[in-house]
Amino acid sequence: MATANGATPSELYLIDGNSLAYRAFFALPESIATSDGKPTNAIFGFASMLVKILTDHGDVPCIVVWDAGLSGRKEMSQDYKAQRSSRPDLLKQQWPHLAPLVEAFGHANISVEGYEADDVIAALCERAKQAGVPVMVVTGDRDAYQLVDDGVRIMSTSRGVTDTKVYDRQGVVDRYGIPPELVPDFIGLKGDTSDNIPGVPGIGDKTASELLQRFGDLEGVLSNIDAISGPKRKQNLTEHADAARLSKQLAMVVRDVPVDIDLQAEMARPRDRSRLREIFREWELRDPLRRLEEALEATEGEAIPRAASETTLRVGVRRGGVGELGRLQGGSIAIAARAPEAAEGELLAREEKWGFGGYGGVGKALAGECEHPGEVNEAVKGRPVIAHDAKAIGEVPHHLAFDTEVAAYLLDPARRGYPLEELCEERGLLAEVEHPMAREAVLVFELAQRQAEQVRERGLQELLETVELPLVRVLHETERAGIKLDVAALEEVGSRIREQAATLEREIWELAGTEFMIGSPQQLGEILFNKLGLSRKRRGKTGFSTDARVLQAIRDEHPIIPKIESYRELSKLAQTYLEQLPAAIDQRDGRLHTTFEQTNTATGRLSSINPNLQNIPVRSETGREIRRCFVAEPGNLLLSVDYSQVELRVLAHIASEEVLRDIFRRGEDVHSETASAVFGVPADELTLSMRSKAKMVNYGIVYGLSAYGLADRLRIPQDEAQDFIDRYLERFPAVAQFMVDAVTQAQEHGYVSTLFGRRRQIPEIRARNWQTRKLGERLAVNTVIQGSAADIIKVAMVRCHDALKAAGLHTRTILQIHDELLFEGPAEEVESAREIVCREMVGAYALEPPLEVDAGIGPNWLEAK
DNA sequence: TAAGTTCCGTAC
DNA sequence: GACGTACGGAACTTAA
Repeated sequence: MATANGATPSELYLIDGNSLAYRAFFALPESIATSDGKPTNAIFGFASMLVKILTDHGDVPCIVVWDAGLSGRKEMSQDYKAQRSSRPDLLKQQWPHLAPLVEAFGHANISVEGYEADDVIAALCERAKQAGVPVMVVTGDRDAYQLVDDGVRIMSTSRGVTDTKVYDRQGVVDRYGIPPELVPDFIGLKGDTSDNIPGVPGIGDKTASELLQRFGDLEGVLSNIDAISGPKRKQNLTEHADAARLSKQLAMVVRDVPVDIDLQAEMARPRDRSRLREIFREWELRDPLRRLEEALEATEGEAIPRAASETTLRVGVRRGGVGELGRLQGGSIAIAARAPEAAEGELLAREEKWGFGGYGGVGKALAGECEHPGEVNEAVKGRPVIAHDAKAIGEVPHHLAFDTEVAAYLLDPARRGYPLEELCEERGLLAEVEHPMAREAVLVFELAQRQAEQVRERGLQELLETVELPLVRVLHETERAGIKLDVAALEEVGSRIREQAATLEREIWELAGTEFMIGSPQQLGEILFNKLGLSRKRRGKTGFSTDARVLQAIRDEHPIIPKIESYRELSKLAQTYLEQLPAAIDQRDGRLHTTFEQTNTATGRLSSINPNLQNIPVRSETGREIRRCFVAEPGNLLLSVDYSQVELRVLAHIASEEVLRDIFRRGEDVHSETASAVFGVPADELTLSMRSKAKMVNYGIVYGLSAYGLADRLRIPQDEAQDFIDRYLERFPAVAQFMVDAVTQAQEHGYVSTLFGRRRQIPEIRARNWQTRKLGERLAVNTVIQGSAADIIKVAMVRCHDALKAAGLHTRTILQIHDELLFEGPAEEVESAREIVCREMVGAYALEPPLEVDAGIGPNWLEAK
């Protein structure tokens, strides 16, 4: 794993093995067992915890410490841990398997003869402190809280096993009202049932903490019994004073344990991934195994190494009106705004106000409330603004200078999400700011400073400032514009389709001789392959596949198949589009408003949700009926402009493949020319099938071709597919070189870059698993091409937006579908708009071969295309 | 019951 | 397992 800088050691995890094993055993039901009945609840819980550490904290060094005696405590008390001496049989059976598990993880197993784990951990904490290594102690035992110190934190299992809380010094004080040093005194008073430490009857958490705060420590309490209220409590304290002292002794860790280990060596043990998988499989830990695999993937090539140290931001807060935002000290202002909570149902509670926070990096932060987010932007007009997900605030600031969500995306686009808290936590950023919105503004400000540096280091600044940030506003306006749906027309299509589907359903049931859910792959598979005995093609995890390609292959075997194919298509369209789209219409303007996700795809593309308007059908005849229902308002027209073969042009450009470039320059049909080149046939002798095969090869190249995948799609033997690929690469040798280069870059740097410098980390390329590595190679190739094409259209979107505005036109962008932009505007200006848009899209980047676009105009999306 | 997984299909 | 990027519906499975 990469580390921030070699000098700062990462946190050392010290795990109390006994505590964790017991905790797991008792917290989890005995029903957790292998299929042949061996109990695994302790193993399950133990493994889950180790996986959780890997998932949440990455590849940190761990040492698991085990009891090997009682550190002389039995001499003090016969009862101490008495209940634990008889380890339950079911736990005993699992015990021997824990240490090997730890070992496979690459963690050390440590014990010191005669001593309890707690004490060994205390000694190791001392050692780590001296070495300047921060420590996280993982345990369920409460007496370990006394170990907390600067540089030592406790991860405490609470309800379950993997349900944990982390305590630092302040955390202990907050939780128990006493500092870590007083934990033994605290337990002395209160007792600890799990270790059979008696304490003083009638004294629990509350009283113990209160007394210690008043009198300093246990002796202070015992010598001031007279000053304590309540006769019963006085009596108990007097009678159990010695028990309390003994309890304190029992609870106090022994810090001078002779620990003779090489800490550095124990921290750097190798993980045995295959052994690990073997163990997880042996004990049938299915779910933990899945999480393990995910964690193992994620720990390789991590983009932002976790911070080794923490920074606590303490900033004062001033309450004030929104107008004061603009007068905050500093240059840029970080803002945060929260919409009023939606009340029951859909209507917003009208009396609720928006909360806002602001911070300029110096002085106090500002917090207050306002009626509308627009007021926040108005107040900071003229100042550079920093926000986290500015598009979601409601209005985009006039001068958006930085967006921490977008920046985080550029730094690591392959992540699942970018919650502010998580991003800050990774960098060790904590904030003690009393108002939640002010706190958010402070975090945003400080996070932005740190991200900005990395953005510059990685050469992402221009991409951020000239593409992604201007795009925020464009997307916001595009979303707000929305698109009109002809509901009446859609209803008509819908009722026709539903009717057809119902008829097909009856016929299918008739042919099958039984009624079943055609939409269920399981039930359908049962009918087709068992009842009707049709050919089984591919099989998946749960059964034989019934997907469209399988059905097509067995189409002639039974008259039921074509009907199922039609039914599938119709029901898909009905439920995904015909039912969902009308329901998504905004009642205020009668239009569909999608949300474009700008930080969601690993390659740099946008995605579209609620509803997804980037997968509206177009290929099938019925699908086109649906597309026809996307219309322009009366008096307006739709303008659709899409890039022609943008990805293959990008390939030709990046690979400097002259043969391919030439095909485009000459304006030839790229698939036909490819077919001609690969099959060695003159253009006039080409068959349609040859062209379509070449087309698949072309797409295959873009997607990171493999012989297997191509064979699958072309339905030819794998060696024939390999022949195709070989011939293709012979004819386009620069493409072959490009693929090698992309893979090499990924291997050497851990990431690939697009035309505009966008980066994607590819940890898969360094995986031990061959298949994963191969996937990494395909990702490397595909990301460069798909990502560069995404860069280009993003630039085009900003240019079109600006140019249309500059020309004073009313035509607006209403959709982006990866290589297509859809606009709507007054019919009388559509020709000017087309000219502008075509010019701006072609001019977005000086590609060689040049970019080309196709434009269409019409009253609906189908006719505009 | 709720949440997660799998299968499938739509787009580029 | 099996050529990339997405979103989402339905059926089905699992669950500390």
